[in-house]
Amino acid sequence: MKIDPQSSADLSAQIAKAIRDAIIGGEMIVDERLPSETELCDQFDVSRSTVREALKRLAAQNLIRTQRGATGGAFVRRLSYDEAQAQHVTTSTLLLSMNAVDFETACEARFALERACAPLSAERRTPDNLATMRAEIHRQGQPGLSDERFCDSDVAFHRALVDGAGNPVLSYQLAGAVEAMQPLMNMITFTQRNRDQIIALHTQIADALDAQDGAKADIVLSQLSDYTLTLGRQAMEARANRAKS
Amino acid sequence: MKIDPQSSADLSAQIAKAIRDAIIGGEMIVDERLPSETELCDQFDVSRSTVREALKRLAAQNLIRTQRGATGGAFVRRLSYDEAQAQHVTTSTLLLSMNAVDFETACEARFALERACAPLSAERRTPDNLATMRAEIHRQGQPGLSDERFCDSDVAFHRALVDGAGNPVLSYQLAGAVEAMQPLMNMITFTQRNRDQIIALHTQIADALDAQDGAKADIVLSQLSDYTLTLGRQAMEARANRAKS
DNA sequence: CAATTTTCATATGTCAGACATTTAATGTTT
DNA sequence: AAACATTAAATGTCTGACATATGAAAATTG
Repeated sequence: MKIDPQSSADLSAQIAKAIRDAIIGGEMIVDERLPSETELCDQFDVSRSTVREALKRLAAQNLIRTQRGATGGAFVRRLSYDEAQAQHVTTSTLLLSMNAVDFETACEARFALERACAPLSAERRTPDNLATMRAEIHRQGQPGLSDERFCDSDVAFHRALVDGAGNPVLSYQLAGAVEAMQPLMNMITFTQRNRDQIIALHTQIADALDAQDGAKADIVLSQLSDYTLTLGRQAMEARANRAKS
Repeated sequence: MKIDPQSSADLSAQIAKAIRDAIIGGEMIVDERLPSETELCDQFDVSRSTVREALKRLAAQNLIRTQRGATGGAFVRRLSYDEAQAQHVTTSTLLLSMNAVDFETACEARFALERACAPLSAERRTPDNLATMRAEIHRQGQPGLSDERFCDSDVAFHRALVDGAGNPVLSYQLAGAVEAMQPLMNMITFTQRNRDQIIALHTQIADALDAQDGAKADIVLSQLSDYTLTLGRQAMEARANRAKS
């Protein structure tokens, strides 16, 4: 691990990169201890502040964890599915909001991805997955549910659908994509009529998965996609009109 | 933005979280300047080192950029598709390697996602996308191509397929997933026979997209998925045998 | 001897102050 | 008006100090 003192980049960034590359490249294994801050100072010939800034960068990326005390130090951290997903959600959410991604693009991406796991889910969904879906459908029908809670439940429903595929990698990728859509979905006002329609489609999806009918699930998902798109367009129009006046 | 001095968490982590929440919550817009380090010291009542460690954490997440000099400071950064994707690739790659995800799971996830955009790509692919695919197919047939280069080209081919859907959000999500698979794919040794088979399937996919036949593309992708899975299994077996002896 | 308590060494966490460097705006000279 | 010099404000880096947490070894005690 070496750094280039000539480079214009910050020393702490260079050091972070050097250590990150070592971790990603497999030179350091999970739970292995990094040299202490003082040792890193000597190794890179910089001050402790600089080393610490580098370590904080790595900590921010969940690459290391630190422990105080006698046997403490910085340790290579095992990235869990949950953490990875949380990171993915944060990144995707920011990407969508900062780049003014329109509803249609995001919606299309979301349902395209979701349909990808419909056949797998039809094949492998557990009774647990189905129970979750039914429970969320029931929740969606409760009177007095706020739009935001309705969206939460919607996400939970789709989460169960995705988890049904029994592939943790797929779940991680898709859950990130679906959750990142939430801020956009939350701009929609769901009337009772809208909700009834969505609940009906959700029920059809659950039924199809129950019957292990992947093709049917795919068709209904496609209908749900179209319907969501319509609602989104209306919400955007309403928003545009309000902005004018 | 406030922090809790009673909390056991590091001050720099708390400060980073406070600022991060402000950015994600839309309280700060892109290119807005954060208070200077000295001002943040006063605001949170901590030393400059602590503030700097917090800022480095945010910089590591691509949430801010810093500029030196008179009109310098820390600015909220616009997250680009490329950066978001790079982050996604890093996270996914680490997740796969650190959790010993097996080839079959990763492969299944990859092709499931890829098939999701086949119909869209068949509909919208540009001549450019097709040209890229043909070029990569040609490259894959070159004699003396190393296994690693062959994988690179494979990724580039699939990247073109995904980009053909004309949905940047979809491209971002999928490219991350596909690229993260590369270390696993690189464990496979591609014989000439294997390559010929893959090239044939790639050609069929390109032809199908050219003809805007989404269903056909989907079928061939499914065959490619099966074939890749077989190759992966063989590679894993060979590896296991080597380990035994 | 065993259990408990104390001490201690070693880490990271935080602070304070100094100097270096970069950069744009301002002032000065030609 | 253009070129140059000055300056102020900001981040980047270094040094040294102290605070705090924590495990291990040493001392004490029943």
